[in-house]
Amino acid sequence: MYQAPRGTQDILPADRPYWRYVTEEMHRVAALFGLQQIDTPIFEETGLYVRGVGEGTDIVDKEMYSFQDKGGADITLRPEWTAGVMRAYIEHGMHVLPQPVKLYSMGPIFRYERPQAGRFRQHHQFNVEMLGELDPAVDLEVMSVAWTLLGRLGYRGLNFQLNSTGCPKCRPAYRQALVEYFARYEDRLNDTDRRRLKINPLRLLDSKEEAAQPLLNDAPHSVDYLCAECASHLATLRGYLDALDMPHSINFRLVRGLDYYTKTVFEVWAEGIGAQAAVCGGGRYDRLIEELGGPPTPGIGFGMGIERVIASLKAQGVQPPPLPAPRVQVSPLGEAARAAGIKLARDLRDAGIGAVMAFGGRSLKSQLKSADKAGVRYALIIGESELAEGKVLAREMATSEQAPVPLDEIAAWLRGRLA
RNA sequence: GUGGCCAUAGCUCAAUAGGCAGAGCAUCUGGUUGUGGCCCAGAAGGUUGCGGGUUCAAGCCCCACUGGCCACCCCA
Repeated sequence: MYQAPRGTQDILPADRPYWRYVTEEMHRVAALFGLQQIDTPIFEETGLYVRGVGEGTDIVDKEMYSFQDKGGADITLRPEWTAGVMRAYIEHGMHVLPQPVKLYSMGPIFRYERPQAGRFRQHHQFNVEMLGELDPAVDLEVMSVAWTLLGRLGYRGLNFQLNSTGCPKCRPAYRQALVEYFARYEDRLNDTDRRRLKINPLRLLDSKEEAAQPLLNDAPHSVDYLCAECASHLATLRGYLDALDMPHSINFRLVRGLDYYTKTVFEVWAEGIGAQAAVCGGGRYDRLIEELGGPPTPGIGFGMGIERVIASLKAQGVQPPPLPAPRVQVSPLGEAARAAGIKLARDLRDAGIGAVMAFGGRSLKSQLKSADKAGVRYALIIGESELAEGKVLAREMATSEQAPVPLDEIAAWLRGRLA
């Protein structure tokens, strides 16, 4: 038996109402903020991600689906949206557009990881980027997209985890302070954390190692080491958040795993998806476009995991609206009636009325059962006598009332009643 | 990549101490002519995830693989 590859899943019709509900709201909210949709290829040159996401990150070092195509090109399945969108910004000269350029995307992301609740090898992300403007009001705008969206979907108790990772000017001093602090307690760290201390000391902050916990509270906070520009950027952003009553907690342990972040970083956490609680994460990346060969251009964005959003909505008991269903079932009795029924179904669809056929020459009883299960409002019965009179018997399922209606009037008759 | 738990019908789960693989739901059919929901009856549905091993005998014990869940790593 074949099974879906590890960490992938089929999105079945039963789950579709959630997907439709969530993705339609994403399009709607994007429109409210003047975001324009962009799609980039599902694979890119491997080098783009190595350069954009950064060597030494987990994504690049061990999570990319990379291969050589038949022409020998090094290709990687999209492990995140940002690098590809930046590539498109540069390639299409979007710096000549009015800034900031506000973009959103939706689609699958691939990472070779060990699956667990809320984490898959293929998942889908809603992604937002605002490029070309350093104003903290843009940070607020980006966070507001996530805020508005989650609020409209029915989330309760939303709260941002917020931090600033500084910039190339102030980060070295902070990094140095961290190293000095933890070096004093090196004998109390285990091997994993000792390795972090050498390679990426910021990582120590979200260590879950037992031994490190007592040390973390007194560790230096990045916000205390920010340069004047970064400090004022954060203060201004917080002022905006307060003014809009958007709750946020400074989480000095929030450090993101992608190299390109500067200044603002944030996450939104939600319940009901296990240990992988981040439903949305993002931040500012003011060096990235330049790093990828474009003009110096600031940017900020976030990714939101659609599977996690849905899992969390389910946990909160949010019910999506039902999908549009067919309104009538055509139920022919006998071979002659069947030909008329097929034609009737076609005419109804041409008139914009959703119609399903009862197949297989089943008994009327069986056909009404299936009409009941399909949830149609009317069963349109065509038997010998109806056929002879050029009529159809329209049975309203909910009331069991039925009336003969001339075939050439049925579309109009239904349209009046289904409105 | 590391560790723990797990895998029986489409779904949720049973199966004594190793001794003939079952139920509910869902599906299909019927309960007298062309009338659904409730009820009743019946049918269909399984190489017990896959492959080996132990045994007279394996769903049950052992090994490997695949997949799932949980935690780590990390992230959405």
